[in-house]
Amino acid sequence: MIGSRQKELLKEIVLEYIKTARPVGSKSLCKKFKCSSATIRNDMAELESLGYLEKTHISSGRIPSEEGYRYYVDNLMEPKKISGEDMLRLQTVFNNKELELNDAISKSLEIISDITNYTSVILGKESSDNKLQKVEVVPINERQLIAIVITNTAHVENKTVMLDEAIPTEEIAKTTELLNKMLIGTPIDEVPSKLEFDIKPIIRNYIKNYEVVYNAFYNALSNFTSERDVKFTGKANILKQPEFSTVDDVKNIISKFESKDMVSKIEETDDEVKVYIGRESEIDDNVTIVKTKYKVAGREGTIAVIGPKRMEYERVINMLEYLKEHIENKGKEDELEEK
Amino acid sequence: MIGSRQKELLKEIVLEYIKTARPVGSKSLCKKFKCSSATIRNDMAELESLGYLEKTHISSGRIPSEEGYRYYVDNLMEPKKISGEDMLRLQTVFNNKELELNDAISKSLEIISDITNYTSVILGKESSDNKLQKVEVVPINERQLIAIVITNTAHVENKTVMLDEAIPTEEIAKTTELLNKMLIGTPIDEVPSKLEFDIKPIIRNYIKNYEVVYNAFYNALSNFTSERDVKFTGKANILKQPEFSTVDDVKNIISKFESKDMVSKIEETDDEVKVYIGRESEIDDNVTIVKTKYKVAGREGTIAVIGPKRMEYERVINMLEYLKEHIENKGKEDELEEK
DNA sequence: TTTTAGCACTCTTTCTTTTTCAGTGCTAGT
DNA sequence: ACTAGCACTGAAAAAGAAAGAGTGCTAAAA
Repeated sequence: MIGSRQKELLKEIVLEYIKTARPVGSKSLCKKFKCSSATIRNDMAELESLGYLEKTHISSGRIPSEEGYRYYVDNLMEPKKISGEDMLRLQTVFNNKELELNDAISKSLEIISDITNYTSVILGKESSDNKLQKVEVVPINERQLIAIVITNTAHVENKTVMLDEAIPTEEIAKTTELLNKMLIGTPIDEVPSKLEFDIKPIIRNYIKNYEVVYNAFYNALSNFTSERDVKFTGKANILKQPEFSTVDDVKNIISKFESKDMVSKIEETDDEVKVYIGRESEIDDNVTIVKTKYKVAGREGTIAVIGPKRMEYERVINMLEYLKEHIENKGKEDELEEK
Repeated sequence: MIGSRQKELLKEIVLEYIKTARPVGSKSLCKKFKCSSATIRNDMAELESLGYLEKTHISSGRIPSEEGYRYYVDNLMEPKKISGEDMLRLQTVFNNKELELNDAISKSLEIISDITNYTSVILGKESSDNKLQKVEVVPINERQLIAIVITNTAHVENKTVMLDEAIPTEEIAKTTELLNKMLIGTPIDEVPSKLEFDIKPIIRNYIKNYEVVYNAFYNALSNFTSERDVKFTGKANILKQPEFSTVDDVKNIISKFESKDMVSKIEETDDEVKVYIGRESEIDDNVTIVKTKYKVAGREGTIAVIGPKRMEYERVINMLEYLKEHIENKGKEDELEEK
């Protein structure tokens, strides 16, 4: 197993490598551990055989392996407390009462990108348990309507409804009334099934061409949960990290960032701040993503920071934790204020 | 002035350099011009002194200067006709009647990015001469309303209206009615002045606390013209170009692409397809941007392609021209169909 | 049993040097 | 007006040399 000096050593190496981005040699750790470089070397060899350290070539110093970072994050990191300076910068955002929640999150992530030189992401959407508050239907012409859905959280979405054939205005009005009567208070992710099982049978009874109407509204009302805001800040930041120093590395990471399935790799369902190192990230072996889910009245999503594996883990985790907490607090405050 | 063989020579050099990305030497042009390399060299020297060619070092072959490309684009390019193959690929999009106009444009630009390996951009917004068709106001609670504006082009925008103090429902209803009566048919960029000069005086008469109501609605209704869609496709593509072969070049161009004022450099107000080479682009000395404005019923914007100066000018220009034409046609078709 | 000193060895990095080569400008001759 | 010939230039690639950081291992010391 791993001894206590070895733990300390691993931690020191991770920290040093995070700071300098150069392999750590045995000599440089002598004073710290009050022993000779040979002793350190022995322990290093041990840590390497356990899979926590790696060499870049046969006679180089050591760098942490993926498992090394993992072990550091899981077992060696200091108790969590955000630094005063970082807190101060983030506070400027939350002290500004003018800012809407969404803008506050964006701004916070800009700050985080800015001070860490990593890339940050917010991925937000309406909560799927939001309730439908009202459906408005506005005719544009005989074959085209606009359906507007409003949720209890004052969120509005609209969709153009195309009718396969002209439908009399009264029938549209009747249907709209029915939709409102039956759907108000329904969580938006339950709307489709309610349409199918509760509304369809009724419409069938009193509208001639009920299929045209039903299909049009079904299409319009069932894709509402899918809208997603995505905002990246500081995509170019990661290039400042010394691990991306060759053209190929840079091109590679940029392509990954631009690729279509990037967004799908970001969503987090866990409430805790989670760390995915290297291949765990599924984005690229050379990056770490730290992320957490947030949820406030009406909105939910993921906030994340992407940086090199050699990331200031503690700092980033603390900032995200702080941010998550303040987002959720601000959400509550805003709600109170509305009352 | 520039002689006719020299024109031919300049053209050949531009074309060759576009193809290979390597400085063009005098020997390689001998067969083409049926003369010795020395003759070519003399002409090259001439073209260089006129500012159309450059050397990368004292004994290198020639590459076109910015003025060289300019001269090529303005005077030497072949008559414009899109290639059959490119046309075919773009047609697949416009033949698909299911696609909405916006999606069709996006898809087209994806195709262009894909086949050219350049970056393409669409920057769209609602036309500012769209007319307001309806205002809906939905109360959320005593102090909060949602204002929904619908234009004659079936575009919907909404904004939350915060009231500084509670206002009776009837007054809101009255105001809404008034807004609809007075504003329907007004171009959206004239809404603010109509509010100020026509509506304000009336409201004042019959609502006690008219300033609260007026201000809230003024805020809600006057920022509607500013919304802009921006979509980049293939941002990473430009990295495939050999001019971006050093880390610094790559980092530099990426930063420019990510920077805040990038979007502002893209908008084009001219109806023609325009070419901005190098510094003309204002984006980066090493890129060319080809762009044009489009306008269809209800929507307008810019489509653009960004690539290296060493760009396949003819091809890109032709594709954009073709695209612009088809966007505008499709716009008309869609309109007819609605009738 | 753990730690340390010492040493040979390995590999990267950096710097110089050399060679090759594509291409030029210029002169003089056709 | 064109071309052949040649000296010259600078980039790029290859090869070599020297420096340095760091290792593993052995044998001795604690």
